[in-house]
Amino acid sequence: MSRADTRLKVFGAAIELIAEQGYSATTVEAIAERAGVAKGTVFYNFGSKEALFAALLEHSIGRLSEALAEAAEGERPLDRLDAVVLGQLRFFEQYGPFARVLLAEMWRTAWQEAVTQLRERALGVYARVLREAVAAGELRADLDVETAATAVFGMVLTVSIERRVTRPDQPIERTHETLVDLLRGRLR
Amino acid sequence: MSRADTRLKVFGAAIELIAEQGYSATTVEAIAERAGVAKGTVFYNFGSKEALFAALLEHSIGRLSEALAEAAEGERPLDRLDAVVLGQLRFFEQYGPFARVLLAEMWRTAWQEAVTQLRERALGVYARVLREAVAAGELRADLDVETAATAVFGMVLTVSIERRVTRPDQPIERTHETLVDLLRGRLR
DNA sequence: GCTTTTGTACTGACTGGTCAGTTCGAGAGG
DNA sequence: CCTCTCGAACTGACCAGTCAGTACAAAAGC
Repeated sequence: MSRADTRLKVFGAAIELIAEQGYSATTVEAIAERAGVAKGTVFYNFGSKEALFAALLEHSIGRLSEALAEAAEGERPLDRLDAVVLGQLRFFEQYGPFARVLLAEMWRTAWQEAVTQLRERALGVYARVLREAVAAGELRADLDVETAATAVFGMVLTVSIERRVTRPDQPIERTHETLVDLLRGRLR
Repeated sequence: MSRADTRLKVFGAAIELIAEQGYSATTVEAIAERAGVAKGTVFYNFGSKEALFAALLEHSIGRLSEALAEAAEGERPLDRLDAVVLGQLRFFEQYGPFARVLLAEMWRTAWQEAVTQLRERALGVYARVLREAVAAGELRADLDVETAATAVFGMVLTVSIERRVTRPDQPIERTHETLVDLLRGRLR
């Protein structure tokens, strides 16, 4: 059992518990117990509860950003936008608890550094695709790309959580189709 | 100073502090202090910290739902959708801290009742308008109205918070225009 | 008119419990 | 032997909730 394994086990336990109860209400004792390690081990590995959470955010935001960047494939920019939306849905399908933690703690001034990273790395993927769409004439030239990126990201984030709670059985492609229809304004 | 006034003062202090720090991290003592009352007064009026928060959620969700319902005006259904989006933006412009609290605490199983109310009353306004749009042939007949309603609501909620943090000076109409363009897929 | 009682709103010191973080002796494993 | 982990006991700060008492206005009694 390497140190890296221990850290991952603690990450897993922490993200679940914090998603259920929030950061403040989650005790280090409970995290250690669910992870199957001693409380002292958590402090040995991370130093403090705050440092553990900061490391957890950085780790998770990194994975999310990679997933979004990798998903950004397609012929035309707007196809890539659709693909990134699907990528985000898939990511939160797999790492559901993280979606809740992001939503709950993301805008807290306390985690300023993590918020900055999220904006630059994860939202950045949306912003880039949208800029390409503007450049290709697929979106109006004066679109506020930053706001639009936040809008799409927040939309998918909210729907991901709602999905888990109210309709976990619905295939993810159906959800994706709904969002894409909405974004493209397909009237039929 | 009536009892109702005291309750409103406590509501105001609580929503601000909980938006800043989260529910668990906010102490009743701090709420009382900011409200300018004694700690005992809070318990006298609400019974417990949990009951205070439940009352606060119900109060705020009621106001939000009213604001959305009143905003739903316009000739065609999709015009009404635009109007509701603007109504939501305006509401959170005024009651900003509540937006953060909603986002952070809304999906916690602890506040099941409030979540149900939010879904039925606030999201219900979006669902209704979207159903009318489908009926009028302005949206495809097989649209998943519930998911779409959540998507639009979450989109506006996220953007409202991001707006406050990064671009408080931008006129709300500009933000509205961006969101509506996105929803209508106006290419230009 | 005047006291006395009653009800309502509020106060703040106090209690009992919780939790982050520490310390330490002992063991596992590479 | 050096790094990592364990378990368990401990400390000190912090906090939800309690409770005995204050303030005061509006009846009630005389």
